[in-house]
Amino acid sequence: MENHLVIYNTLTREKEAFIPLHPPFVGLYVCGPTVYSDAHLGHARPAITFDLLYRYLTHLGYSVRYVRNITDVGHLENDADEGEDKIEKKARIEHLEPMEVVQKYMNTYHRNMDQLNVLPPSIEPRASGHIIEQQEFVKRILNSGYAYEVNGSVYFDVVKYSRNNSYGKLSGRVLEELIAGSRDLEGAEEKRNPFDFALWKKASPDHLMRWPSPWGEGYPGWHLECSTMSVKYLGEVFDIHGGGIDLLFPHHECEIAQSSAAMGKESVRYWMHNNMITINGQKMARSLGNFITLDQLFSGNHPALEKPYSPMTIRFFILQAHYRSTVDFSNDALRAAEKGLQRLFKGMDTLKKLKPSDTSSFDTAELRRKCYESLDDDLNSPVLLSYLFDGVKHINSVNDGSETLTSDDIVSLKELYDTFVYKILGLKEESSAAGSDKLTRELIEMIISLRQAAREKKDWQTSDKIRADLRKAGIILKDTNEGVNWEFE
RNA sequence: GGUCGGUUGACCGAGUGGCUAGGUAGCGGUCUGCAAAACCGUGUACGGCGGUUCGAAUCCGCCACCGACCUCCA
Repeated sequence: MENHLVIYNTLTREKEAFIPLHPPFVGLYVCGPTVYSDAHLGHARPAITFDLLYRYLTHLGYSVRYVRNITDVGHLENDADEGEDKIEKKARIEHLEPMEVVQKYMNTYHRNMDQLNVLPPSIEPRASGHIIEQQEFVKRILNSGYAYEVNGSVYFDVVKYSRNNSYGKLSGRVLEELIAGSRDLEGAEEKRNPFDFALWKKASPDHLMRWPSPWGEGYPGWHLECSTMSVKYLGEVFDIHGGGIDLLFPHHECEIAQSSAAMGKESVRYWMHNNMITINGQKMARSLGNFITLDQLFSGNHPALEKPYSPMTIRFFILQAHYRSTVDFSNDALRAAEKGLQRLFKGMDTLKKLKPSDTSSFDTAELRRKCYESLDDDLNSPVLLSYLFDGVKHINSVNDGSETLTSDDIVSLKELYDTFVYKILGLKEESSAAGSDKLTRELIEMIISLRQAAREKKDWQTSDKIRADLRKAGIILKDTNEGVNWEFE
């Protein structure tokens, strides 16, 4: 199987030709969410970025096994390996079982991803479901001599590891500098070094999530789940590991260390990192308190939002920027995305109605070539969209009679847009009337038909009053050649 | 403080050593009973100062500003 895909590998800091280890199979692992609160705009970025990759690789003919985990244990609140488990903390606040918290926010995440038309992964493993495997992984690291046990906890020995390995190779850190720049951590005396990290943590008496282990009752360290589950489902060496750039250090650095220590080799061949979404130039994050949840975005129910934005608007907005760039949130940008997406869909609508000619005045094969070229270049979706918009301009010109297309080219163009817009970019048309109930729709249709009767009698006064009154009720009418369109404001 | 990245027209956002994306908004037009929508046309912008070059916004140096990571975060 052949491809011309080039992807930017964070490990080498270069664009590299993508050559799968075992074609036609591709193994893809992406860090999923820690499910302790509602999914926000930031979660949409990696989900959509790697959904695009998953869809494109599949389109190219690969059988992709896409693994995206759910972190439901072991992700701590505070200082390195100190502080409360995020999920346990939330459980205490909401008076729920930790697994109720997990279930609740996992459900929300799944619903939001579905709204964004993000395909579900092939496997969605949970950390709590792989405790045994994680313990086995810890044993392997202990056997290799790169971990030590203290008081029922097991830590990874970063200093020892870095003697024979390059800790920091992914993130560009130098251990000596990290140590020099670090402060002493209170309560972390168990560690030989502040940069050692927990593989297994002893559970304090009041800790809720706990499992028996050779080292006593405890729970796994956060970094461990990804190393363990990726290897379990994708093999000791696999093709692509993705995630947010904020996970580069320490999370992914620790993953490399764990896998190298346990298996004597690295698991990941291509590391890919999506950049952040910013709001007013600053990262959007739960911890900064400036985040907007996806439900808020879809409903418009947030002080920073001037209106609701549909899931496809969000998806388009994210795809309009390259995944390695930051993208700044604003109402203006969202509104522009909303309009742009409409233009794209209108163009595809027009395409369906084009009248064929004997000749074509522009080269559809060239457009197709450019579309592939853009995605092959490290998933450059903004450039792909620019070509698709160029195509829309041609389509509209054909519709106006200033350009022509043969029937073969029209068929080919339809196929091209279906493939790239629906299948690869994962965009779909949303009807603004879809959210309304049947009764409302029927009542509006009835009012419109009364207005049409008035219009036929050229009773513009009645006609305009109906239009104006509906406008006040938040319903917008548009008279077109094909009849009346309506939508909610 | 260390490491890395960025600074593009009104806004968002690509990209390239010379052929100077795309979207949105604005302006002009077409269409329409009016309105809206739609469509067409229209904008030589790349932080500052030097340097390399026939030519730089694109390469190099310095400066300024912004951000990310260095503690949890997608």
